[in-house]
Amino acid sequence: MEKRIEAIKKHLQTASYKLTPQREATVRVLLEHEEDHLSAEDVYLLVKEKSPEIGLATVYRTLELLTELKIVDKINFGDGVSRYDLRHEGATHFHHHLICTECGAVDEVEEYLLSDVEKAVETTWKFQVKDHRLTFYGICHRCQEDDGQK
Amino acid sequence: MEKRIEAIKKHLQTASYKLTPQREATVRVLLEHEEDHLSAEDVYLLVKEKSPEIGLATVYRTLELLTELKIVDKINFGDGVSRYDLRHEGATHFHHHLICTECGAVDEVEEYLLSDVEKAVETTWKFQVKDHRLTFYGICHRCQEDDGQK
DNA sequence: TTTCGTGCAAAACATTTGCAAGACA
DNA sequence: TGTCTTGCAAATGTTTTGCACGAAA
Repeated sequence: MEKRIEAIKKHLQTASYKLTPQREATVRVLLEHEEDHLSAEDVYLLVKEKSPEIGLATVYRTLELLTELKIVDKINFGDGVSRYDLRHEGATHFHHHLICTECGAVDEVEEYLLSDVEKAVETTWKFQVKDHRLTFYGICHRCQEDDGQK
Repeated sequence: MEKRIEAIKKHLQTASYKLTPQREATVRVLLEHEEDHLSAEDVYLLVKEKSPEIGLATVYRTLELLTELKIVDKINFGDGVSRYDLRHEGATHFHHHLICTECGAVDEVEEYLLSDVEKAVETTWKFQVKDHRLTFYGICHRCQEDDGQK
């Protein structure tokens, strides 16, 4: 964890930003909740537990900054809120999500699945792909098991 | 076009809703701008041109209704606005988007590209896929040509 | 000193809701 | 009549901004 904080600190400094205590607290919350797809409000409340003096606006500004630097990805699942996901280390592409329409669970899929599709897009539409987002909607394995028991 | 209006009318009636003049005006705007990914506000302004007495709330309510009935898809490109896309006739899956990060153009890709990926998700994660959304970010063929000329 | 970052409150936006009035079976 | 549907205005909820103060180089 400290290692990743260090890496992010360097990343910020390279872009001439400082890793202030508020920013560090925000990053720590993101690291501690990597799987959780937190909203800005969520992050704010969690940061407040350890640094009660922080303001919501600062959290927003920090998340915006981290998004700009591609340290986090800002995502949107269709409820009215933006969520923030730490980029997995070294990942060049955004990871994928499996959203269960029964229980609302959001699982992550890190595997790179789209190379063939990307090639098709590049040749057929002459579109030079830099990044992508892929989300599947359906029923997760847990709900399938639950349904079976009914 | 009248045919599609008729089909939508039947679809509404099956679910015991009426195709009121306001709803029809809204649907017509969506049909006339199928490629455009309009926001609620955009739709409102366009409907107003022909039916000035309509209210913004009605447009929102109509779009919500159409989304519920899967006549349109509510999508989100990360700016703070929801956009609404008519489902292509008979399409079982949402179509894909190519977003150009230079000029902001959003092109649509109707082809079904993901069957292999879907199979992988279903077997590996035991996730029963119902629908998906796929968006590519990159540089469109127009901007690539422009860049070449510089 | 000068720049950058912060907290707070106010503002800006998109979207939703309450409600009284209208349309229509 | 009774049920939907509408327009308006007000309310809501998220995100952004203005500004004066504080911290750090």
